[in-house]
Amino acid sequence: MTSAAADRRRASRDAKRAKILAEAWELGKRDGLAAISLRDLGGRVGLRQPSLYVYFESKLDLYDAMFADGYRQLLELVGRRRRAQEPQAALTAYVRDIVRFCSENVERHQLLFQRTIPGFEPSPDSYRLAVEFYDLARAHLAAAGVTRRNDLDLFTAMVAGLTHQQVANDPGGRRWVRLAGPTVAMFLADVQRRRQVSTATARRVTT
Amino acid sequence: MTSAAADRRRASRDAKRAKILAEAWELGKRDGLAAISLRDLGGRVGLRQPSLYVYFESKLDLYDAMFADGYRQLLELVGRRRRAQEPQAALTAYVRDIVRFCSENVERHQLLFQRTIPGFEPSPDSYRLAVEFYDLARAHLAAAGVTRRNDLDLFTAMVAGLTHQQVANDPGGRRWVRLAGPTVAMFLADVQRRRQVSTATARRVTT
DNA sequence: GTCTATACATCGATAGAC
DNA sequence: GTCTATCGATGTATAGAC
Repeated sequence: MTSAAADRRRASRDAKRAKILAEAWELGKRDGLAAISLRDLGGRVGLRQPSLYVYFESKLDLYDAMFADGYRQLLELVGRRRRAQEPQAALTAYVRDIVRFCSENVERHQLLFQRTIPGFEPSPDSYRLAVEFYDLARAHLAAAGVTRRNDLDLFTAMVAGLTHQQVANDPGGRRWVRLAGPTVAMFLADVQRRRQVSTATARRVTT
Repeated sequence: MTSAAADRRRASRDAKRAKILAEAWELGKRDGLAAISLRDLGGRVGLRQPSLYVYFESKLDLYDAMFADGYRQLLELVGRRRRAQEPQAALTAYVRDIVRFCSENVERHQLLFQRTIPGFEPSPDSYRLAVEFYDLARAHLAAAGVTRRNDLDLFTAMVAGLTHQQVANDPGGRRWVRLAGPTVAMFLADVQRRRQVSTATARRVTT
């Protein structure tokens, strides 16, 4: 039932949607995400403001599409890595990629990781991409032997903190990007140390 | 020249300002900070919208007053601690206080630590309070023997990360609050370990 | 200090013509 | 799909009565 004409129509529509999203990110970087104006946005893609409603149901729907778009870019970035690395190196690269991505795309960071647009909540479809992203972290950690919930929580907090400080105090720079390696090393050493302590205790008990 | 009448007038004015600020926080918690409407706010304090301009020069000026108000509350909270503690315990209490404060006051967290209100920038006077707050962290760290910039950066990132995750994933809860102790312990152990390594190296070199 | 009234600009959103 | 026209809500600001 999908004729060639329908395919063309959909492709054209998707291309226009992509163009609108790209311009929306530009506007968000320039004026702040919450300050995006649909009239501005329309003007940038050669449309009047009401015509945008052909491509997005509402402004919140636009934010939702941007949310999904941002996570797709992030997943593409961290998924590009070779997998045949040792766990600590892979984990470090993962963290560095994220912090760098957020440093270079503060507007993406705001939408993806801060929840500051009044009324915006990602749709289930978009949220699935966010979950996929967190699952990647869990996989990296499992490969490094880290599986306890408190350790996962501590790790995600450290990644969130590095990105937050980078974005807030040195946007576009590398001041906290450079701390990815030392941070991961500190974290894995701590997990290791605690494992040895509990093993030693168990040994003492069973001996 | 400050007559008793002038004192009364100023006191009344300050009280009204405080009331407006309190209601503004309420509105921010309910609708999001950026969605505060001056007409709503006026209604909550028994005033029409234009009358608010008697107390604040503009909406951004209101945000600025909220920014200062939030930091004063935070400084009051972390300053309430007894000082005669050992450094690690003091540092842990400091971190726990901050994460808990943000967990219970997500709108304060948004204004104080995320910079997401388009066009808002704290005035020099208000910013001074933020600096005072960071200086407190520096003092706690110095007492624990931590003074290198990278270590300060790592520490602030961890505090920011714990608060961020707490606010984003368990607002009002304690899931990341409970990690304050283990986090500080991990951090100080890491600093200590690195100090020993460099000391050992220096000894090797000089021997 | 507080009010009413009003102006102006901006915004998201909708109706309906083409 | 794209447009014009329009709506209601918003923030900003001012004038002027009480």
